[in-house]
Amino acid sequence: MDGLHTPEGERSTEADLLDCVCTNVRMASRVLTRYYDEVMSPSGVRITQLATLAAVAYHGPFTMKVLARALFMDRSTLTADLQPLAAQGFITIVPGEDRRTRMITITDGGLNAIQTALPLWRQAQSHIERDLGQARLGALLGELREVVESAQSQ
Amino acid sequence: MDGLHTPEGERSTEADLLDCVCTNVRMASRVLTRYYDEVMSPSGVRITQLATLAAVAYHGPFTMKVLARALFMDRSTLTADLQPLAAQGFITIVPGEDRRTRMITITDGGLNAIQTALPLWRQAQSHIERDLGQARLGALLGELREVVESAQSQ
DNA sequence: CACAAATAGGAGGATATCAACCTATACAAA
DNA sequence: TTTGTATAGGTTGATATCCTCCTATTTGTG
Repeated sequence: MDGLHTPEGERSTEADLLDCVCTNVRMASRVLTRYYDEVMSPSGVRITQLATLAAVAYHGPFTMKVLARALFMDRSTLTADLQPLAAQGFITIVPGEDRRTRMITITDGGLNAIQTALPLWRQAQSHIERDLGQARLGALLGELREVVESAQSQ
Repeated sequence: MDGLHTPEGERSTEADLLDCVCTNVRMASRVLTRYYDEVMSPSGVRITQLATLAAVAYHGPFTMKVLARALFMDRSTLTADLQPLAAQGFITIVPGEDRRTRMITITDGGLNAIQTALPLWRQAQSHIERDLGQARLGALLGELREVVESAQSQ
């Protein structure tokens, strides 16, 4: 019954690792991203890009630092993520009054991209909502928020 | 009260996007990965690498295809992910009997790396467990599994 | 004012992730 | 056996992600 490569006494360790919060969330992240991206592919906008565009559109303009914090990501990650969005003309990046900063602003093209992607995003989201129900889904997002807070509290 | 850059009638759209399952899971993935990686950094093993090593150690040897499926990731992703593990001597990649395949096997160095990383992983995991409790955490992982199934059911 | 400390952001390098295409091997049908 | 199809993996190119430095600008202190 024991696998050849399962050292003695490692069984409980294996079970523990199967419950790794980080690994399980990353797995879900992979599967969900593949799914949303596939459904949204006709729009040419990825789910990661829609999230960034929406943040800028509904709460911008932002500096890099503030936007990165809003998205819970590293500033240098945001620098990379914004390149394709700026190249497509969905956002503009211009120096702020404080010349150290850059102001990120949505463009008409960016608003347009959001509107194009939204129906497809709704389609993907609705599929998950139908299967789980809004109540369980809302609870899940709440629990995720708590996990995030726990991980951030040092 | 209204932000200057929130177009009229977009309020519900914004609220909808805030509840995007994929975006929220990705956010949690970023924060959790940063946290686990920081705690585990003295071991030199990342949480992503520990997950892969553990799968190979406890259930391998695997072919690329089977391991990729077990980790819910693309085969080409796995090809890239295995490079640093092979370079450090934690796994071996050798042709299988079917010469199209490659068998991925854990090495003594790989088992050693797991043992070195485990206490630090436990430390990170325990912190989350303490804050949320095992019951809620178990439920969260269960809900994530359902979301994954929903996203994979086409 | 001059200089030191703090802050904002970018560059470089490494890993993670996928889709699309390509090659090598195995299998199956004629 | 030959040929065609199916399968396993790799390569390429793009995006995503982080950390560690580095530069430019601001602010604070003498």
